[in-house]
Parts: sequence; C-alpha cells; structure tokens
Amino acid sequence: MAKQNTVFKDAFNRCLKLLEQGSTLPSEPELGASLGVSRTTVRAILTRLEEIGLLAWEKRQKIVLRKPASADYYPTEETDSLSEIIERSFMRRILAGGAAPGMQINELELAREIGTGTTSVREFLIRFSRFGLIEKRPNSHWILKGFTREFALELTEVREMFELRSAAAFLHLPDEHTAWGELDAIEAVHHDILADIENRYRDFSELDERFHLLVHKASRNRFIIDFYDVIAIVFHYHYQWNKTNARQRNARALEEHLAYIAALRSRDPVRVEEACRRHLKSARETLLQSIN
Amino acid sequence: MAKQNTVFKDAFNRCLKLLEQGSTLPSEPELGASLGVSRTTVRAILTRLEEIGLLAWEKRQKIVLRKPASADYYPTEETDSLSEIIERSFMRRILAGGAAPGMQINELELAREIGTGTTSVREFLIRFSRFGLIEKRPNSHWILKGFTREFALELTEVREMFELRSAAAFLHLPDEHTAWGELDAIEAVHHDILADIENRYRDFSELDERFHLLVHKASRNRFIIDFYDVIAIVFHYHYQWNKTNARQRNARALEEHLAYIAALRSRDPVRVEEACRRHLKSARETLLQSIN
DNA sequence: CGATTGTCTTTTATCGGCAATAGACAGTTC
DNA sequence: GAACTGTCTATTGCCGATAAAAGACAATCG
Repeated sequence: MAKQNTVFKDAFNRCLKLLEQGSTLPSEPELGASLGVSRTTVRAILTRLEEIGLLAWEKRQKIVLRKPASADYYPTEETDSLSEIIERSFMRRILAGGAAPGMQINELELAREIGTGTTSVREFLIRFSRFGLIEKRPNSHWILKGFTREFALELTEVREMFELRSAAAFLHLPDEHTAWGELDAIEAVHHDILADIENRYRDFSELDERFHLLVHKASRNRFIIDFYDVIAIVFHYHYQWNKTNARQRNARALEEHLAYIAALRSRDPVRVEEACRRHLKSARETLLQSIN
Repeated sequence: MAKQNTVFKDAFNRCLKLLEQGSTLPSEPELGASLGVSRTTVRAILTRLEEIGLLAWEKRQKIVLRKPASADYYPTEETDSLSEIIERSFMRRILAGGAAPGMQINELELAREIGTGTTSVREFLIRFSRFGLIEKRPNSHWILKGFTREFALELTEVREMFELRSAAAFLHLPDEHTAWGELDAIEAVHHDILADIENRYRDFSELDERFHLLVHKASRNRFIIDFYDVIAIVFHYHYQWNKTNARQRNARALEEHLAYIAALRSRDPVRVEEACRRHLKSARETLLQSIN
C-alpha cells in the first residue's frame, strides 16, 4: 500500500453527518470547501454515495435517495491518519508502559509494533522531538528522556513566562477584536460545565486547551503560540492518564479560569497577573503530583 | 544508492589529519572514540589507508609508511552530510533568491534541484519547520512564511525573555562551575579579536554563538537551550548574507559582550540586566536593518 | 584477564515507486 | 459570464528495499 485513504473515509463520514440533517447536497466545490478536501476527494465521496444507493448523481443533479444508516459509515479506526495512530501508540508506550528515561527507541521495532513503515515512524519522531521528550543520536538510535520531574519543571517555567506575557498582551486587544467574543463563549461553557460538574467534568480538558490557546494567541508571536502545542500535548495525555481526583481538580481549575477571565475583562494588569499566576501555579502542582 | 558514505569519508579525512602530526595509530576502539565513529567505520578507514599505500596493517601492527598527501583526502564536497547540503541549498534559495512570503515550497522540485530523494527533503523540512519560517498544509504544499520584519520581531522578543532569564540564572552558578572557566576563555578570544579587528572581525559570528549558548545553558531548561538553535541559525545565515558595516558592527558587539561578561562576573543582577538589555537591543536593531 | 580483533547481526539513512489527494485547465451549463 | 463539471497532471504520503554504519559476541592476543 502506498497511501491510506483516510482523508476520503473521514470526509465521507462527515458528509454522511451533513446528510442526516439537510437532505440536499451543494455543488462539488462548495462541498469540498465545507469538508475541507479537494474536489477529487469530493467526487470519490459522491461516487461512493451512489454505489451504496444513497444518491442518484448526474452532473448537477444530486438526489438523496435515503437517510444514511450507521452501516454506511466507515469504522472510526479507519479514519485516523497514520500520524495520529503513531502518536497515540507512542504516547501510550512511553506514558503507560514502563518507559525508563535513557531507554533506546528503535524505529524498526516501533514500526513493526504499530504495523507501519519506518518512514512514517521516523517522520513522527522528528516532529515529536521538539517536545523535548526524546533526542536523536545521529546515525544511531533515539533516546527517551522521559516524562520526568525535570521535564515538567522546565515546561512549566517556559509556560509561565509565555502565558504571563500573553495575558498582558490580551489587555491591549481592541474592543472589537474577535477574541473578546470567543472569551465570552468560553466563559459560558465554563458555567455550563460547573452547573453539571458531576457528569461533565471530563469536558474540562478540551475547554482548558481552547482557553489557554486563546490567551497565547494574544501574544501574536508564532514561537509562543507554537510552544502551546507542547503544553497541550502534555496536558492532553496527562488528563487521560492521571484520573485521581479528576472531578475535584477540574472544578478548582474551572473556578480559577473564571477568576482569570474576569480579570482579563477588567483590563487591570495587576489583577490579571495575580489570577494568571494563581492558576498556573495550581496547574503546575497538579502536573507534578502525577509524576511523583 | 542507499546511504552516502559521508561519515566514512569525513572520518577518513580527519584520520589523515591525525597522521600528519603523530605517525602512529592506536587500537581500533581508541581510534573510533577519537574520531567519533564506530569500529566498522574505523576498519573501513584502515582498509582504505592500506589500499592507498599509507599503512601496513596486520592485526595489532599498524605501520605508517608515508605522510598523507593532499591527493589522499576526499574532496570536501563529498564529506558533508546530506542534511547539511540540503540546509545550505535551502537557505541560499530562501535568503538570497527572491523568496517572497507566501510562496509555495515543492518537495519534489527541491529534491530534483538538490539531486536527492524526496524523503530527505521532507525530513529536512519537518525539522526546519520549528524555526517558524515555513508551515505545512497537510496533504498539500509547504508555505514559505519568509524572513520578514514580523519574524525578526517575534524571534527577538522570545530571545530577550529567554536570555534575560538565563543571564539571571548564570549569577547563581557556583564558583566551581565550569561555565566560569569557559567564560574566561571566551573573554580572552574577545580581546584577541579586538586587538586585530581589521583582519579577524569575521571570527565574531562563531564566537557570538559560543558566548550566547553558554549563557542560555545556565537556564538549565531544555526549551530555552533548544530555542537557541533558532537564533543561531538565523544569525549564522544573516552574517553570511548582510556584510554592510560588518567590521564596525562586530567591533561594537564585541565591546558590548565584554561589558556583559564583566557584569556577569560582578554577580550584580542590576548590572547584568542592563548590559544584557543593551546588547540585545543593538543585536535586534542590526537584524532589523538587514531586512528593510 | 583485560583489551583487541574477527565476524556477524541489527539498525539507520536514503532511494525509487505507487496510490491517494490536490490542483489546473478547458469545456459545459444555467 | 460566473460557476460548475470532466479530465488530466502534479504532488504528497507511504512503503519496501538496500548500502552504510553501528554495535554485539566470541575468539584471540599480550
């Protein structure tokens, strides 16, 4: 096999979702734009829809014959891109499995285990190396530096520098900037989750990422914004991994966010710095607890 | 061809250099350690030395028959690793050639131009993307974001945050830390160059990198230290490219470094911050001038 | 017996090739 | 005539294969 057709399968599934609501399809370019794929892929989707008897398609006429059934969808395992699969496998290995710092990483072995070629694994490792968890010895193996206490401290040190600066920059955004609207939306979700915290505390992870990314974007600095990827991936897998006291921790973080948001809205630099520091401090403590 | 044997050729050349001085060769593992290659490569070198009649080699007996001649060396073009070649070609293209921001980067075209396979180019681009000068559209091309004024400002903003913090950390290094000795050595080279500035001002670039890296290392933070790669590559190519007033600029920077070094040695945080800020400010201005 | 060498296996770096996907252009439709 | 479709080409993403390089282990030497 050369390339997996995951783009097609994923777009096909999303197209079925669209059909569950509206029962009509727009033109090829329009559909491509709304699914985020090229016309080539759109045409592959339409062809497939015709094959499974969901659509009568001739030129501009697209007649939806029936509602999609769950059997029409491709299984979700087939819609993940190879790099997502590799990332997940790798993170599970190094976070869950006994991954001692200093361990060697073997490209070929990883590839065989995941069931993929070495090229993809190599490319993944190169991309992943910017997260500071692995390091390459040229012409030789990779070394796992490990998710250690030092790592967490170094990460949070930079995070705190960047976020304080970004939060300060946030205050200078003009009133009409879209970030204020997004901030309102984010705040509303906070209230929603807090109102039903018992059932919805797991939604915090995603919201957390959305909120902090918004703050970082105010820096208008690509290096600061890019660095947020490192934070996001670490916290993302951290949340999946460490579930002790999750409800309580998340509730506390939500409250801290609300104070932080209120401070941003007040445009008072002193209040913002204080609220930001308080939240970052407890985020750091949470992360450190999961390591020891 | 699968792999270029540049490791062998480069190590072979360095081995010849060793033979120009001492006329005796140590054991295979020892030679491997001093050249930084495996025994396999050492044995390939010894075999080659025998072939060209430079060495009589049997087991532990290695008799050097004659001094190396310049014809024995492999040409320098053949000793650069593929990734170095790709980096140079690419940087020349985007710095020298009219490289408009927003331009598309084509892997295949780049590979053909450099005379290499696409895999190596891809891997280079992935590694290079962390410098913030290019960006990938998945399943599609790379986009050149360009060496613009914004880029320089974003880069120097982060640099200033990181270096101020590193310089502050430097003050807390214990007296017996090796960094102080290295600082002395670096200072001495500064005086050497200043004493013969007319002829040696070009040596500044390398010294600059050595000095700032030393400072950054005091942060003991992998993200701060890794970020110095970005700064180093930008300034490295910047120096090669923009030669206007190079002598004068470098002389000024050398003086600023000396003040900065003296401040570090005084362990006075206020003085350090002042000297560091002054130098970073003029470094930023130099960089910005080359862009407009 | 510790270090060195001979031999062999494993792993990395790189290439060419192919299917998936993007994208260009001309002809067609409303 | 603007947007859409048919058709074709170009490019990316991925794989398997192969030479270079690393490295393991037993045999040998001093």
